[in-house]
Amino acid sequence: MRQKDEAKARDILRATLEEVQAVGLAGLSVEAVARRAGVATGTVYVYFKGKEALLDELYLHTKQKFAAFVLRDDGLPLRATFTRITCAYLDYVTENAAEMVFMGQMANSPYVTPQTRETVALGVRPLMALLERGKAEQLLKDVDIAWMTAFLGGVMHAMAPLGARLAPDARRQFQETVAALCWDALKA
Amino acid sequence: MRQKDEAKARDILRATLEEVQAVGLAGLSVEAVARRAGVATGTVYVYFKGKEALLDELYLHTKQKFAAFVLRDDGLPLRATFTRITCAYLDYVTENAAEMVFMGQMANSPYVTPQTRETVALGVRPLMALLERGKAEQLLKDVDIAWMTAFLGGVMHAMAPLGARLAPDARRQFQETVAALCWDALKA
Amino acid sequence: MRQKDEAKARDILRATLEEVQAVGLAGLSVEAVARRAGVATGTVYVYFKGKEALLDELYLHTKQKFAAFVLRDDGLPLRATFTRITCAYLDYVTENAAEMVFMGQMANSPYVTPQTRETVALGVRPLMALLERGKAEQLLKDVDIAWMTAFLGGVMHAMAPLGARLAPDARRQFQETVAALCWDALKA
Amino acid sequence: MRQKDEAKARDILRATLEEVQAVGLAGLSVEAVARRAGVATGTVYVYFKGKEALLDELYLHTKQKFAAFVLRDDGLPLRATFTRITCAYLDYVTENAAEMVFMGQMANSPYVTPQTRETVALGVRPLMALLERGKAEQLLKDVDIAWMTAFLGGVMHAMAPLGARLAPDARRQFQETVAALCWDALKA
DNA sequence: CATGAATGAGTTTTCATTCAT
DNA sequence: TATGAATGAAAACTCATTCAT
Repeated sequence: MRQKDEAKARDILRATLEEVQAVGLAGLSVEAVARRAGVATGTVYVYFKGKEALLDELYLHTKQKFAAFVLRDDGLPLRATFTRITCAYLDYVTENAAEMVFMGQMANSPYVTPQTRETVALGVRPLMALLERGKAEQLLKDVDIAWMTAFLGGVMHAMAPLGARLAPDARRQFQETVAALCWDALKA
Repeated sequence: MRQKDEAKARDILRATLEEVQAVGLAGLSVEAVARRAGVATGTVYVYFKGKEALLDELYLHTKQKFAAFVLRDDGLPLRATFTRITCAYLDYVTENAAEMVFMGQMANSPYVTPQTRETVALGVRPLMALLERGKAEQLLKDVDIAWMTAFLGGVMHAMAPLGARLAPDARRQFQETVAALCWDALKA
Repeated sequence: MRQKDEAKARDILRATLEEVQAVGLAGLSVEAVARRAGVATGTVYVYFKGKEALLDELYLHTKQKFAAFVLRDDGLPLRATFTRITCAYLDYVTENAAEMVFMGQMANSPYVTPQTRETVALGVRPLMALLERGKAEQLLKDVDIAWMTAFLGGVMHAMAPLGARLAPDARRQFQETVAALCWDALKA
Repeated sequence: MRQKDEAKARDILRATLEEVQAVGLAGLSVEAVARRAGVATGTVYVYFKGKEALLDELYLHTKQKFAAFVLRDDGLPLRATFTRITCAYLDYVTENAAEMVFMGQMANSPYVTPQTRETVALGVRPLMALLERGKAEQLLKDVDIAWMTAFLGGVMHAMAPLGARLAPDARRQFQETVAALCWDALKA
């Protein structure tokens, strides 16, 4: 027998991502996903329990890949980390348009299970640790960590798309501006 | 359309809003909207060209009502206006949950026409004027206006839901914190 | 608007009956039923909640029509009633082949709801009353009524199809034989 | 087929029986059968040509096992044999619920091939021989043998389930009653 | 022979839209 | 204009069967 192929599951997930970018979350059909992945309709149901499960799982994967790329505490000084996160976020938006579209469409949809929403929420932990450190060293304001992470998330989410359209050199300046705004907002 | 009964059109729009809050944008059916509005299915098509038009129009209305409430330049000093906007945004979120859910779900959906998206974008004009004034008076950093509005929009969008859950007195302090963060970020 | 048409519901029920006779309960598709009834597929779902509900309802109707025809206590002497029931049962089998096939296929299927099964069971009441009378007059054996009805039901169910194939005059004799067997079995 | 492992074929047949009892004939899936039998889906097709063949074959086996147990002419006097058959039938129903459910669901289904239906019909031969003997000895009425067997089959089929629910001592009396009814019906 | 992943035709069901009344 | 029954295309999902391993 063919062994259940991990690569095939990835094909289906990738096809879903592309299809959402192409036709939107409403308008996504399992058949189109299968066709794009190069498998039969039924095969999708071999790897995923159903359309909802497929989307939920893809959302989890996408968010985690994203968080792993952007939200790292690499031990740089705090101010430098702000710049690093800004750059990483912006680079990600620029180079992974399909992922961003997908996350945007899923974020408020009823397809995401509470379980996944919870797991995803854990992704900001490294950022929280970083901010905690900043607060302990009195480099940052004495503000609730959850508020700070929401603040940073909101800023990045709203601003990154603006930077993606810029020419490379303007982008550099953009990134520094975003980092500066965030830093000025949160610094003690 | 729009001949006979202006109230009936509003019933349908309100019903749509509530239904999206209840079952999500995916899962919204015209029949459920009609039932909730207390009219027949066909009547929806008397007042709106179709499901897409209904959603698009409702999105426009909702955004404009929201912008009118939150994004006013009432001539207060700049710093005070930051606090006013924060309060207004947060109050709106707290008291119009269905509207917020609807706007969240629509923002990235393919239901919104480019025309509407454009019109909605004009809603931030008062805010842009305000920021322009601040820049002219050298109270604010010399940063692209579009970047600033994106910044403020992102912060509000991400933080307001956190405040909505707080007790009234804690909420007061929350609002001031949000306003302070934004001010520190943008002030010269 | 078109008023919900009682005749259309009957068309669908009749079409279901015929379709089951033609292709069996396994192999019954809603689309084929709709085609045979001369309506669109979706129309079936206007009148019935789903395939299961359609079958369950049809089973109830069929059983009740059958019981009303066969299981009447028309006040004749007991012995004569045995003959009457035998004749009625046999006539019914002969003239309503589709109904019999359908009842046979449904009887042991999981499509029938317990509720319907219960209601159908009430159909033997007139027969039970008749047997009660016979016991009171000591014309019948002192045997549990439920046992007697099961006995008669079993005999009819098994024997009637044999009679349906006979020529009219042989059939007359057949009916009398069946009645005689039942009478001899139950009489005191 | 049938080369390697006779036991595996029996496992599959047994699993089918149990699965039909659990989910009904409609709702039976080959995969569920395989899972219950502890083999792979494909293995079912090694031992049986397909789903229909599996069911048909199982029906034949079940009917024959049943007939062998119930319909024996063991040379007892006629009246005693009536009691014996009643007891055997009832015992079988009580102890082989899954078999009875399966036979009930298959009897009217299109899965049974005419060939099998014919072979199964031969199972009543011993009973027919017994009744023939009774007629020759003028112990029984002069009634068509086919009618008599239908009569007895119908009575047993309908009544046995009633007895299965009784306590052991009540069951004894039940069996005698059933035997008496049949005897009174058929005796000369 | 045994496996179970893969297939894809076929099934049930939904739902935006139309239209007779 | 208002109604809601009717439509039928499209969607999600199932499952008997095949086949590569």
